[in-house]
Amino acid sequence: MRNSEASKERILEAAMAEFSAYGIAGARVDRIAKAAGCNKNLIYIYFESKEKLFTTVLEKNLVRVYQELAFASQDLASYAGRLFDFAIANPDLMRLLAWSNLEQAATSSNERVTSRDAKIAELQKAQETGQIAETFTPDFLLTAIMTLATGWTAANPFGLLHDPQATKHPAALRKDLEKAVRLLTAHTSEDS
Amino acid sequence: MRNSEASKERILEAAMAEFSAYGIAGARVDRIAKAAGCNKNLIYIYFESKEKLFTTVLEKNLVRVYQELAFASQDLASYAGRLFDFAIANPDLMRLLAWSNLEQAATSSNERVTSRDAKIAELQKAQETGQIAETFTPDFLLTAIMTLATGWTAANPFGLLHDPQATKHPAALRKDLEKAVRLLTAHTSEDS
DNA sequence: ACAAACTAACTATCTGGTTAGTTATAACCT
DNA sequence: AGGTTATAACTAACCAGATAGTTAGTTTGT
Repeated sequence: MRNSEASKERILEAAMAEFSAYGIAGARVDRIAKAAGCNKNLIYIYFESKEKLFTTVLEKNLVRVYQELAFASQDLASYAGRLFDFAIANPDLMRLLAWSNLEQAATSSNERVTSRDAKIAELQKAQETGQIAETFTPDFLLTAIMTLATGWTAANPFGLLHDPQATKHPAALRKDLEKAVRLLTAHTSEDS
Repeated sequence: MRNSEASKERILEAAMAEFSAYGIAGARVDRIAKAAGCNKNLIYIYFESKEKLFTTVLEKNLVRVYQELAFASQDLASYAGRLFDFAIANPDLMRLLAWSNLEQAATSSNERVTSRDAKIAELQKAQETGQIAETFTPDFLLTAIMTLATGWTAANPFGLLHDPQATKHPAALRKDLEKAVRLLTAHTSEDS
């Protein structure tokens, strides 16, 4: 047989590039087919519609995040650092996330909500056991850490607000990021 | 005359709503015309093209940010708080910014770059005079503050990562945000 | 009468999705 | 081994609706 799995894979790769560059509305199925070196109809046979192809690409790549990045409430600085590295290493995925957020407002997959709830619970526990300070609510902490760690990607609403060269030498940024997270989670003299 | 200025205004308002909802590629000129209650051709007479209409809408609304939000390197916590309030009060503009960032990668207006450079310079000076700590580079501080302050808007790449109800009672978030900025800029015991 | 403000109808092109058909491969039969 | 067949993999050509942008003309105030 003329390998169908390989074809699917090529389509998914081409779709990733296309969607990350143009979003759902801006993506062109013809362009994806051409880049994948296959007939457009194959896309519809394998993935049903443009929108479903998008969510397939997103889910597939999002799995990697959950697998590669274990949340660690006892060492949030390291988690933030790893998330930062991942974001810098995968700008396409960050763009995909941003597109999804803007274009698929309604769709908030159960998986993501569950994952969020678990993180919040972990943070709460870490605060109760004194591993991290109670300076901030778990809710604030989570969003703060996530946005800080991904603030240097294309997903930043202010775009290239940051020095475009900054991400070429990410080591310094990462150090500062970890320092910042440590500050936000450290016990202070005012603590009871 | 049948007021042309008012028509332009109505078009700009309708365009704001349309672009913020669907982005450039997803926006429909017909829909904008209908919402503005005018003929589609008027849009092309007044604004030349869909893309130019978008940038016009963006620039017009961005001016408000620069006018209403004076950067204050000597009180960054307050600046962050005001930026947060503004972002919460103007979700459409935040979305517009996000779209612009994704869809117009190349276009980075001089105004924005200049404004950034000015802020960096101010931060540097504030550090030299000891107004804020030198714990972080001005570059890191600026991006950190901007992303933190806008992390609870639709512009967040992780979408409704945060509790959807959180932004309904923003006062608590704002307090935490200001506290966080104070932590990041405060002199610590380790300082020389 | 004149020009600015506005409109209805049109067009060329694009685009997601479909149809109808072809080619390669493996299993089966003799 | 050679021929037959079923089917999975793939393709070229097509279509209907949508869409940015245009044209040619009408209304309205002065």
